[in-house]
Amino acid sequence: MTSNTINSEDWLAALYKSGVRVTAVQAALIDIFARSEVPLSAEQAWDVARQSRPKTGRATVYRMVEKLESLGLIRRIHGYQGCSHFVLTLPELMMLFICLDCGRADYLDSQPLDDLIQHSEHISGHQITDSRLQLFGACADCQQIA
Amino acid sequence: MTSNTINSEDWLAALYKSGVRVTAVQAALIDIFARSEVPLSAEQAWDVARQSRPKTGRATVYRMVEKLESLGLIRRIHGYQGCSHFVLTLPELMMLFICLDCGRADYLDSQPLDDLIQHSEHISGHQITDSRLQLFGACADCQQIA
DNA sequence: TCCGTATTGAGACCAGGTATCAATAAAGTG
DNA sequence: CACTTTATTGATACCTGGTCTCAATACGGA
Repeated sequence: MTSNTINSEDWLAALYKSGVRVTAVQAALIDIFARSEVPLSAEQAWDVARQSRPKTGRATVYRMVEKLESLGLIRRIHGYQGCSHFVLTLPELMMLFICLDCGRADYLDSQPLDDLIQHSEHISGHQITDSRLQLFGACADCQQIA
Repeated sequence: MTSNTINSEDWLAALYKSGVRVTAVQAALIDIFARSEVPLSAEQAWDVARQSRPKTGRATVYRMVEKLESLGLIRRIHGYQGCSHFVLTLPELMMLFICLDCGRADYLDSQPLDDLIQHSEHISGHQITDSRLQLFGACADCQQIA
């Protein structure tokens, strides 16, 4: 399973570039997402955040999650325990696989998807500006255990 | 743009086969979804339903939508005005394209996606049991208008 | 037609998420 | 470094989409 190759520093740099003030809460939250191997909801991130900073506000976490998503630093997982969980985004555009057993995300090469999209565009005449592909199933590890 | 090729009768037959009683409300709701060219939320379906049956209950509509989804007769569109809109499912498994201008759904041949999934399975070692691909953009018609 | 049972409608309820606003803390300036 | 400006924060009220409950209703088999 591919390990996360983006770290907190990269994120802080991205945040800084976006023009927001970089605060302690933000750094903490970024770290939480960077460390987590499984998709996290805002509520869950809030729980984790309060373990080290008990006074962290709920709205703050929701606001940060929204900001991180709009910056493309985290990505929403649809259809996995609802639609409110997020995982780290790798710098390159990649397809996501989520293991329904252990919850871990794996990033797969998205070139085939790009090809598929270009092909579909050509066939249908539509202009495709955004795509959303998520794969679910049992990861290699979990298949062995079962 | 592909026209919907499933009609109310097919749906009623599917419902009947599923073991539920086919009632007036259900028939009305099925018709609403079958006629709509754009994704509809449960709330919107409720609004439409009450135009002809003012006493239609909210919970009833939500229950039906849930049932229709679990039967695979409608499909949830993620990332289009949230995640609570649905479109008709065609009998064959197909990829969905949603036009962000006019909202209409178009079904595209899913064979390339099947191939992609099989390829990804092979490369990664994961077992893929479910996939979710949605394409967004401007349909051929809307491109001409713009 | 009658009966047993699933479905319905009304409304209370719940939870995830948002808005408000005073208090706080970045970070540029002198 | 102290000061000032202004974005961010935390507490909490609020909203809204969706669920639960339960008595009333209506389906459809006998």
